[in-house]
Amino acid sequence: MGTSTKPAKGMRDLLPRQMLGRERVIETVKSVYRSFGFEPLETPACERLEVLLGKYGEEGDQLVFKIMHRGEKVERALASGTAAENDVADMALRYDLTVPLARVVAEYQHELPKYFKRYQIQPVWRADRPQKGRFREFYQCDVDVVGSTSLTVEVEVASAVATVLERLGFLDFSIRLNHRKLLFGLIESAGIPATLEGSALVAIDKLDKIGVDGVRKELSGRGVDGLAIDRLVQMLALIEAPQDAMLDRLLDAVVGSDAGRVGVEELRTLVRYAAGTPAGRYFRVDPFLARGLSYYTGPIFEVAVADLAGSLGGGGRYDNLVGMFLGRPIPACGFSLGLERILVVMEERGMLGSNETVADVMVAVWDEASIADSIALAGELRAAGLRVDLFPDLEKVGKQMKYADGRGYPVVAIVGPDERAAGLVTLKTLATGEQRQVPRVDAGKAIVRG
RNA sequence: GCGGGCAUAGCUCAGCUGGUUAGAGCGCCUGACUGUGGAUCAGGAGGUCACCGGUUCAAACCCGGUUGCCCGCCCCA
Repeated sequence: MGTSTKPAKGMRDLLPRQMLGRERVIETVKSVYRSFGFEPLETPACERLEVLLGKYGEEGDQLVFKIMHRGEKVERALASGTAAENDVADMALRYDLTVPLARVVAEYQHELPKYFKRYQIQPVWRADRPQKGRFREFYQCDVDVVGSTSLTVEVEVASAVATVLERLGFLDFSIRLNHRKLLFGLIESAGIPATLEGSALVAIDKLDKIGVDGVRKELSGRGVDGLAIDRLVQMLALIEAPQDAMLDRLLDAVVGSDAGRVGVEELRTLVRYAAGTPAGRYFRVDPFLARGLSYYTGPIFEVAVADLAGSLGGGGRYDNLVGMFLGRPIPACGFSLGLERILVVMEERGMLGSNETVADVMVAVWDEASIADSIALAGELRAAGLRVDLFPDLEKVGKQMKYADGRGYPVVAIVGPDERAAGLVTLKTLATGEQRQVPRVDAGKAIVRG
């Protein structure tokens, strides 16, 4: 009594109206991922806390949904009086699907193929503040390839994602493309110490939002000295140019850095490999893309559309993550699409068919004497390949019609006393109001499947 | 974690500077109406104005707190 029936903060109930559009999108994602040779995987909602912590950076670790010890262990931890968060928790809800994949690869390394290509569509949880297109529980649709350092992998995962979006009806997205090694190269070349690398990444990422002056403030606020800031800003200013020229200038900027040179060369190769693929049309090299997750080591991507502040998805190469569990490095690269983000945009743009109905025909019930015939008719129509709903209660026919109309059912079938006597079925098409009688054996054929 | 806005019927919202029984549209229910939905008409139900406390003769309206939702920032899908 008085208990709120709202779902928990940042989490949602998905009613049939939403589920129908959602399932269509998921089906598209699955079929495209499969067409690229990816295999399905699922992992548990929870992971051991130490599996998740330390993989996402400081911000990420704070957003991990922790799960308390059960039973006596909590009591003991709390009784100590000085319990820190990690003393009362030993598990957590997964924060993404990439780290669980890395754990699975480490655990089953000998059973998995040389190249493990998996897709995974499951919810993840983040203890974030909800916002437009941002929830505490949301689905990610991941594709990853484990076991190869080749840039063909980047092109494949990006092409899979681009194909999904095209198939859903998106034509105006871009895949921003950058390289962690290039970013390190720029930061190194500017003379920013390695300890401030993370701060510098964040600042660079914000350039298009807060401008050059904003970046300066951000950097000095984080303790980068003025000379280094000048050098970095100077480099960034030079970079704006058409793609090929931009890459040339980037190469000049990082000439003293081995990592930087590798980054630029790999970007060049990626662009060349991607020409003529679904991904190639949407690639846009963007030296300011940073991405917060700390496990990326090579190329990074992010899918952007104009009408959403956040991204529809992101990904990149993470050659050291599996190694954090195994002790020896295993290369990997993948891409993640945010299901809710996609749905938010599709809904706003009216890309989701609105009045989908779940049955082609509803069988009405007339009276107790004919109800068995109604049930049988429903079965016959289903056997004929139709989707059929049977009205459950003996209500007035008008009510039954109204219900069918409200549910969007195109046809109502009736077997009352008259029809039973004549071996007929009455079919009413609700859109036009037309009504006709057909022999019961022909009823299935007479109704067009929607 | 920081900043801002909102909270009145199932839904979308009115409700003037505090002043009698809190309104509209849509939806819902009943009937006119036939073995039957939509259109029209006639009726009807439905609100502790988010919650708690304060100011006042009087609070949906003013003040404080709580909760929830939304929008920015940070970060992200």
